[in-house]
Amino acid sequence: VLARPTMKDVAQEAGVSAMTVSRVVNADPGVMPETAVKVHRAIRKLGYQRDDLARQLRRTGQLTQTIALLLDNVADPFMASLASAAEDVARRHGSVVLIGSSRDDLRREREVVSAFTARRVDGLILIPVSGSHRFLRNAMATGTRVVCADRSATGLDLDTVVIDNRGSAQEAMAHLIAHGHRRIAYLGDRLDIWTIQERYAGYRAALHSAGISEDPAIVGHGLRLPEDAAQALRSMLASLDPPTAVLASNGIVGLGVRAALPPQVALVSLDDFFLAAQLDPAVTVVAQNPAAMGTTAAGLLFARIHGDTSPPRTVVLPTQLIPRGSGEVPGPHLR
Amino acid sequence: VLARPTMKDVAQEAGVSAMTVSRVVNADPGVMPETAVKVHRAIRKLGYQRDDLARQLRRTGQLTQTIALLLDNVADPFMASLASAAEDVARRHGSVVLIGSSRDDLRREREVVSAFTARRVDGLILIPVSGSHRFLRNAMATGTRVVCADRSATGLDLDTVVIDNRGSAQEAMAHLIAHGHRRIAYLGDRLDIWTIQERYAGYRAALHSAGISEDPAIVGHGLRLPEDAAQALRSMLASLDPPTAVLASNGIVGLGVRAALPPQVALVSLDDFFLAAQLDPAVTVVAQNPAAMGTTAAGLLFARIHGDTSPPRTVVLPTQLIPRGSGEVPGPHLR
DNA sequence: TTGAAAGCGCTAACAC
DNA sequence: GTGTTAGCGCTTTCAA
Repeated sequence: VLARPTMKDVAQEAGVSAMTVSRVVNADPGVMPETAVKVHRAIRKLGYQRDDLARQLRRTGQLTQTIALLLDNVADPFMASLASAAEDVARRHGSVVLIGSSRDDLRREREVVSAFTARRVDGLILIPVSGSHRFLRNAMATGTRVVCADRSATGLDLDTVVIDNRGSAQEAMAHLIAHGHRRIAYLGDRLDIWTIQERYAGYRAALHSAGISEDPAIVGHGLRLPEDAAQALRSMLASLDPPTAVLASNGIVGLGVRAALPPQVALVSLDDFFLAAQLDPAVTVVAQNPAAMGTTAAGLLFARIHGDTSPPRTVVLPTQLIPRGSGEVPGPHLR
Repeated sequence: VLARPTMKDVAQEAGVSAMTVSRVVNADPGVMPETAVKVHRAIRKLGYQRDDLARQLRRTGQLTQTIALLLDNVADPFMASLASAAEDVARRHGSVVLIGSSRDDLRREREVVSAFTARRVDGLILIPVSGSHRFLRNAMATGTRVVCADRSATGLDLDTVVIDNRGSAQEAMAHLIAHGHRRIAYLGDRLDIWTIQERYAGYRAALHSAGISEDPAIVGHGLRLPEDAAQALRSMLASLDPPTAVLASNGIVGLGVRAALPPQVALVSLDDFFLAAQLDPAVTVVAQNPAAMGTTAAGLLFARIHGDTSPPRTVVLPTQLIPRGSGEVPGPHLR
């Protein structure tokens, strides 16, 4: 393994100064064509490539052309779509992307953010885990822009891109109620996740505005796996007063519920998931658009990076109820 | 936005030299506890964070603790799992991960690789697109380690982690033949993708060794979407001599084939996909393990980074045939 | 135990 | 057009 050639090496090889090499490498005007040719020849001969680390160090106050993306979990298809869309935007802005997973752990999130800011990233797109994000203030004070996606961060007023989680739950509930259901179960993921809190709040609000009283017997929280959700549904169905419809807080839960779903029970799942349309019964969902979320978040971030100093905004992206069958099973109160 | 405080600022605030601050920041031994306390106080007061760019510049020949991951497409669930596993390994080695998508475009791949090596990444995990990868030689000569995953690169002898694509196709074919099929269609993705070439070769080899002659009428290539695959199957089924079984080159094709699959026709799909087990009929697949591939590739990479100079290896990961119903439909030749 | 000087590879600012 | 000088923020080396 040889040492990386430097501008000095190229300069010597080409018989010019390092400054001239710099000009050629950066395509600055005002270099004689013949000189440029000599330099290019030397560059090719030595296999020279500019060291962007050194460049970024010298050009203080300028951008490093690097943004960071801190997701819950890179392997999650929703997050992966978001990341892919954000990467496309970054590429269009000539930036590369550092990626990391917080795995829903605030300490890990903090550590990874720290590793990113130590490298002077221009900006950060964050799917914040629950807990205070005050620790971002230092980074932001010295110029790192931060945009939250999917969830909002507590303890800090930040640009945020979300969907109307509460409203989408209410829309799903209105759909079930319109199809004649009044005894509607809620099955959901961990309630410490912000989006889940909002969705559960939407469930309750919908019950309230329909004059239906809440029954804890048909509410289940903390379901992390499809099997958990299936089991929770089965025990509710075995009770004396079983639900006639189910609202699932997200795709994982919806999937589990579907596996244990009798044909006469209706289901609407929040979040779309791969193949939901191909299952039998096909699952009615309130879908969101992860790619749009990534594009929007990255757009906001680069606007900030390029000098936008307006007050922090929250962008709420639309969702779409997609009737596919499972949500249209008629209930006992269908008029 | 304030300027980022430097070691000098901290030194002045604490009344010591920059060198002492450096020692404290890096937890070097041989600093008086009281001095360290003073420095820590100043660090907290100013919100100082070490600039790793400057650090990496000074410590030439040392690692930048950054690796890069260049995938086909970050949004692809297979790639996302691989990336997530690789990121976990990187994290355990104290490294951060730069990520990029090549979108099956050699020029884009080259550009992104270049942006990565300009930042002096220690290593690169690459899902190579088709075409020559000679351009990596420069980077490798100056110390950037490269490991290929999923596909092998042409024009360069590199560490590679793959599955036995040809063998897995042969295993799938043997399964169909054992269930009494002899007229077996092949439906596949673009043949310029290395894994697809291998799988198709496995299809042909299996036919050959079973003494079955190939029929171009029941072979389809270039299917990129489930709908394409469904359409291709439909026209084959409408012919005078339709297939009794189908081998699908990958999950996307398998999914499309399944949607158009009559109950008496068998299907084995290469690659597992989300919910393949929940469909009706459930899809028999030859599954691979993307997380294992990511872990293995990252393991190889860090071994190289930490000085392994043995000749390049190719690691072949095992696959698993999972019978789920669609592949066990009996054919006309069942004894 | 602490500090001063030098330099990593590059570019801003100025001189020629 | 091209070169010289200085310095980005840090760490290596050596001296005190």
